[in-house]
Amino acid sequence: MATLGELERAVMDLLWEHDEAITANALRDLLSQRPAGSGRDGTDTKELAVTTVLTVLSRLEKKGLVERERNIRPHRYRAVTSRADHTAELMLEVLGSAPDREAVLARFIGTVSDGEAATLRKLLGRD
Amino acid sequence: MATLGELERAVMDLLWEHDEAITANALRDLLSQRPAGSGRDGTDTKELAVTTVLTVLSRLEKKGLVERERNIRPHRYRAVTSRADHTAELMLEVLGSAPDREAVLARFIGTVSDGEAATLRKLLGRD
DNA sequence: GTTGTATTTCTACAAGCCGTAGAACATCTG
DNA sequence: CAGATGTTCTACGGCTTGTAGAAATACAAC
Repeated sequence: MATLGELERAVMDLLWEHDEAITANALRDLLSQRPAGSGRDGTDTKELAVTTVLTVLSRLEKKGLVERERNIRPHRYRAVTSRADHTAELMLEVLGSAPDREAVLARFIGTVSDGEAATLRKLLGRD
Repeated sequence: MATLGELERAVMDLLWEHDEAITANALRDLLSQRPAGSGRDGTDTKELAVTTVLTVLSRLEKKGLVERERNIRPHRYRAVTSRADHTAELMLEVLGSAPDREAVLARFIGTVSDGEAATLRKLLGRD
């Protein structure tokens, strides 16, 4: 229940960037304005069908990542949680109930940048 | 390139528990001795075919998670990295190149247990 | 070296997920 | 009510995973 497809992720990214709930049409437009593939040049506008976007949104809704306003006519969609929350949740899910959580955390910490390590220290408080 | 299936994960778990490289047959036996489904009772021994285990091992090898000794006849398989390393890597992958890494870390830290927070402080050094 | 047996690789298929979208249905606006 | 606009149903192709039989390969003993 964790991994998203490429398009699903693209949609979530857009929703996360938008505070206000937006329509499927608006999303389709935004999607067409971004480099879909990993290609270098940015002229790569795919122009998806609106139904495609709607399908993806429905699936994301079923997954609990998106909710929509059904009262107004062109439904408006928004992300349920912030990206930071979502990502943190995913990380916890990965860390999971491993019997060696501390070992994992050790490896993890060892890879974080210095600046971030400092941030972490601050967040943890010096006890 | 990150998520494993249920059987794949079961195999990896066994390999991670074993320091020594083991054969597909041994793995099949070990697999049959564990509660496959989430069912309550433990009498749930599925008894897989060896070819099934071999297929899974090949796929895991292709994914770079497993390597095998080909010189001896019943090939022996072992995990390439420790579970802790693997998990930490996954966590980093999830954290990824988010533009809000620090925010994510903040949420993450907020959810870790007190004991683990202490461990983290220790790991980070009190600078 | 020929035969038999253990092992590995090939090939295959069903189920599920994701990208993609047309067809059909529903809902406003006049 | 008719037309336009928006939403849901249905569908399909591709890819991954669980599952395993068939075919090829390697080794042991004669």
